[in-house]
Amino acid sequence: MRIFWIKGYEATSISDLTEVMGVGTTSLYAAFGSKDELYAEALRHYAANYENLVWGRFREATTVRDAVKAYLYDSAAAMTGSDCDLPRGCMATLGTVGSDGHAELAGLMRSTRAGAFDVLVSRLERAAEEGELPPALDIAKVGRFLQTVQSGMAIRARDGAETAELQSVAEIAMAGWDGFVSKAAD
Amino acid sequence: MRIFWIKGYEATSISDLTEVMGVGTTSLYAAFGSKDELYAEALRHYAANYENLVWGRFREATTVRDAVKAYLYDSAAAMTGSDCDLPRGCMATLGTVGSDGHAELAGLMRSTRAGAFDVLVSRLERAAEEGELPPALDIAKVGRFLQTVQSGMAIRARDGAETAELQSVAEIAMAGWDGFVSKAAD
DNA sequence: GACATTCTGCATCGATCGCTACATAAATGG
DNA sequence: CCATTTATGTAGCGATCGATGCAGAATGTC
Repeated sequence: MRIFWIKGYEATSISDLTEVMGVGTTSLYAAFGSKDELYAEALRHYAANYENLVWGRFREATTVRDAVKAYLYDSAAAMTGSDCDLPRGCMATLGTVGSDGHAELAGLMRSTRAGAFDVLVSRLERAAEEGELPPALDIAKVGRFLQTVQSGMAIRARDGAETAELQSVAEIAMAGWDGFVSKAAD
Repeated sequence: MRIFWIKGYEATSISDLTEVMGVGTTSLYAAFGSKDELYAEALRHYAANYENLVWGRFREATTVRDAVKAYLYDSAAAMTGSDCDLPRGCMATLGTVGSDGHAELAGLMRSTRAGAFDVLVSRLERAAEEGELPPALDIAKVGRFLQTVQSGMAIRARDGAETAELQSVAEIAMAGWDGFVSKAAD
């Protein structure tokens, strides 16, 4: 999975995979069927295993602001491998799959990314219903903003950005949150 | 160039290029030497021709806030092809080149991205010197934040985001700018 | 018109791509 | 202990990759 994460779909060859997995091509194809399915499986494994790094504190947070802050700060940490020795960036965000003959894979990745947005939005909606956020606040806008900042973090992480830098980004993004929320409360 | 822009380096084959350029492989290699050099030329052409779409109003703006705002809003517009029928996203930001045997290309792209950051920072520094920004403001942090938001826009644009969505992102990012700047002014 | 030079279309190079047939090794069941 | 099934390593499939050699067309010069 890590090699897909690092090199991406197109740039990773079956030879790379068999070498790093320590199995022959026969076993690989018996287990997964095709390169596409293997990538899909790797993506699912990625989402299942590292989801908690980004969303753990988000879910446990009591206030929506703490949740959003945790989302941004923990994304900054996870993407720069400060938790453990993980590859840089986010596999779901950066893993660009040429949509030529791989429409199915491209759709899977798109829906994976969309899932993160949905999680954000449903938390924001809950906060709005509970009166924690002003009713006038445009939830979708805020959700897209957060998603966009996090996506940008992934690119910066791939370019070698350190945790501190991305956390500074999160800090300013939270200033944007505060400003936008308080403006909607007027 | 557009095909490199859309499909990326790895996913674009020489056949694709000759077909869309209407020339044979011989002419292509006589003119550019290799796929790497052709991509580098395409990237330079991209930077030279579309630089103005993003940085035009930025340069002409009188206040630093207007410049930053123009940078974000015009990026949002350019990346969603609202100016003309350009491909989605930013070629320099999204064009991921597998750094296996293409270290030179990867470096070129990295420095292209770094150039945008430098432009931002130098404008911010000028504003700080002229007293338009508080001396306590961490210029690099702000520059990284703006770069990160714009990079995130590129990913959202590739995923089909419309101009209005990205401009909403820019709006909240500007709230972040205002909040962070006014905090540093205390 | 004859010649030299540049350019281009076609065929093809070796390498590698994703993938599979086949033979052998390991495991399982009686 | 043998027969049958399952798993793996090897060799190689057709296709395509980036890149070239070569011969003929186009162009320029006198």
